[in-house]
Amino acid sequence: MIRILLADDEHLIRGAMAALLSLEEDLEVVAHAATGAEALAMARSFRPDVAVIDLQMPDLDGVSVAQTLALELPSCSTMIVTSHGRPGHLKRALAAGVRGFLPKTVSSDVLATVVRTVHKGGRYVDPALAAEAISAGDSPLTPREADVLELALEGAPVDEIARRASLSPGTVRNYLSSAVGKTGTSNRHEAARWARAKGWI
Amino acid sequence: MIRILLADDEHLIRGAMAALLSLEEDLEVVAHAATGAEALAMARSFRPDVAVIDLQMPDLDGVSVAQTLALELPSCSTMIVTSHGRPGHLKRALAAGVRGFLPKTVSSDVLATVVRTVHKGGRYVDPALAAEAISAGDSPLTPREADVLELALEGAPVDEIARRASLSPGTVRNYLSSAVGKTGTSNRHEAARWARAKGWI
DNA sequence: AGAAAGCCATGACAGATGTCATGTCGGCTG
DNA sequence: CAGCCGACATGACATCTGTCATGGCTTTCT
Repeated sequence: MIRILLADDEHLIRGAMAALLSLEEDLEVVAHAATGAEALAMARSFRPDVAVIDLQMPDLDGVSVAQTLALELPSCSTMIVTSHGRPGHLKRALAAGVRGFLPKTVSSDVLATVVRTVHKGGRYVDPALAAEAISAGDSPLTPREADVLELALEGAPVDEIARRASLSPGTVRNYLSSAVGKTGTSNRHEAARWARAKGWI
Repeated sequence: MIRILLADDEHLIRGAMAALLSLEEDLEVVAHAATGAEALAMARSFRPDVAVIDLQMPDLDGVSVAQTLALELPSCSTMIVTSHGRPGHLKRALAAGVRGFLPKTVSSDVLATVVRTVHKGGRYVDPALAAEAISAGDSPLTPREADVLELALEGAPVDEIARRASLSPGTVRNYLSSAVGKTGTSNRHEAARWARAKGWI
């Protein structure tokens, strides 16, 4: 019997996935969590065999949870399930020791299969996502450029970005300009949207 | 036996919700759809009692589907399930004849209950969402302002917005300016984000 | 040690943007 | 009918942005 921890902030989805997994003879959902912190707490007390974690959650994101889990509970294999599969996320997830990475668009029996695969020590990454990640390559952005772009994402004016990043406005404009150049976009907002689509910020 | 049509672009979620609903004695999922168009086609051939539809789908959104369904298949009650419950969406949905509106954060047994409620001719709107919708009030944006803001959402420069909206650049700037004023934000990008958060564009 | 690359900053300039005053036109309403 | 409002437009102005040149400072690799 494979013991599973389910973490997803959407209660309905979590319940539905639990129902789905429970239909399988050899799978058992032993713990639920609605946030990253809760997932960690649950994992510590229930010590599941496999953790199925949603990428986007209110507090910690799935990758951070996976990272901690890999250190604290090496016996537990982690897999990520997400609605928005971006190349950058996949890379970060694999670097964090995640064994499975699935978009929520996969058919429902794949989930059970992958749970078994990662439990046996295998890995599984959605082929479409893997292809995307490979073709997307690495982020061309320097860390600072990424920081600044992230702040620009909310539409803040340069001065505010400068304050929040503790930089001078001129420097911020330089970073934005260089990010715009690297992304081949025509203004910072497009650049920011582009970077988010790739999962780089 | 209540016959249900399930529409959600995320295969996994759809399967999971189907598993969940099938646990109930009196519910039966008779059709699946991954897109809005598919949902309509399925509804026409299977004539379900209740349609459970995700708000965001690749082609038509849930509200459009509900609208068509209400005209073509009055015997079928429609309910919307969504990850991002914005006040504006709720209003549009109710105007389209939707009988139930739930965020995916509700607990899983609520879903079955609401399916039964709308099937009996009742209505159910998530209380938290309803409160938000009431407090948010109506959109202060004129139709044109909303159009222009929608185009601004992608970070396009004024000239492009003007071309796409068949307006003069000056007029576009006026609309954006007035939208910024109405929303109490400090630039068009914040205004656009704000309008989207409210579900007004 | 020297080169390369990232990080931070300044200043200048053109072009884009936000704001305001002002005006036309058509539809709705009292 | 007169008045109001929304849609559309123009021109002018101040400010914000994007770009470029330039320079200093630190870290890393060779």
